[in-house]
Amino acid sequence: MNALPKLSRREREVMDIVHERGNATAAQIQGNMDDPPTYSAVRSTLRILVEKGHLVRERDGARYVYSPAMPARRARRSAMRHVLRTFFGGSVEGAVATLFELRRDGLTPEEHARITEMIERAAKEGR
Amino acid sequence: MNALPKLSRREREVMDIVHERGNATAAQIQGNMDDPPTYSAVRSTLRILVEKGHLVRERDGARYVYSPAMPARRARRSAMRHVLRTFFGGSVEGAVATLFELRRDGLTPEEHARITEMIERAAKEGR
DNA sequence: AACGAAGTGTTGATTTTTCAGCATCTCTGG
DNA sequence: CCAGAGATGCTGAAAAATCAACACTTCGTT
Repeated sequence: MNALPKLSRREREVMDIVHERGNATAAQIQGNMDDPPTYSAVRSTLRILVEKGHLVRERDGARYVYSPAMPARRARRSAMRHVLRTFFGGSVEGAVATLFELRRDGLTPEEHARITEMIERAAKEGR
Repeated sequence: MNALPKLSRREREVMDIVHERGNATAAQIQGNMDDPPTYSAVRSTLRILVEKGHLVRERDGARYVYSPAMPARRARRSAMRHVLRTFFGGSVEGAVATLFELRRDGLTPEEHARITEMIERAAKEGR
């Protein structure tokens, strides 16, 4: 069905920035890049990403604002599924453990409550 | 400190395969690639990855077995941190929610128990 | 020991990516 | 209105990645 072309290095970097921000202008993207090339080069990459169907753009006055072509929810799931497979052998438990490790300050009571509730629900559905 | 060169498309594909399997020979990697090039081309990519310091290789009889240069735990954390930032705005809660969604069969009672315990501990440490 | 299968080292051509320059267009303020 | 700051479209050169070919080595088998 949807077989979008794979991303090159710079293209992936740009996509990550746009995903993180939700949307971005060429200048903002350049500002967030690692060892950024010229403005012109950034726009060139952007144009290719639109051609390939990974980004959509919308005029905003004189300029364009770029956003992911794929809905955020779908992109999140896809990215998470990938790391789950690649780095955790599909183990949800292992993935959750690592998520907690990353938060070395621990969870706030509110987070704790909400996550606990999610777990309960997941457990119920699992039976 | 450690500034390894960024990965190209094929290089990333190979790294993902090696991470998923833990280690792999050139032939195994080729077997898991999408639209794989010749065996020769695969080995070429492998050589570059070793040069760049992303993979290490070890002789096993007549051939080499490749594994990630970075310890698995560190690689897992790094990968998870990246998706957490990029796709979840740093929200552990959001990430956990998506993990559960991916498991549409729900959790086994054992998983439920272990994850609940992790949550409790994380909450305690967070006070 | 010698043959074949499987693997390796190396090299260079092809393709893709990356990048910058320049002419043109668009908004904004005086 | 019109000047200039900020964007854009387009193009082609430079750099990197991708790939395959070929000669050589290693291992197991007979």
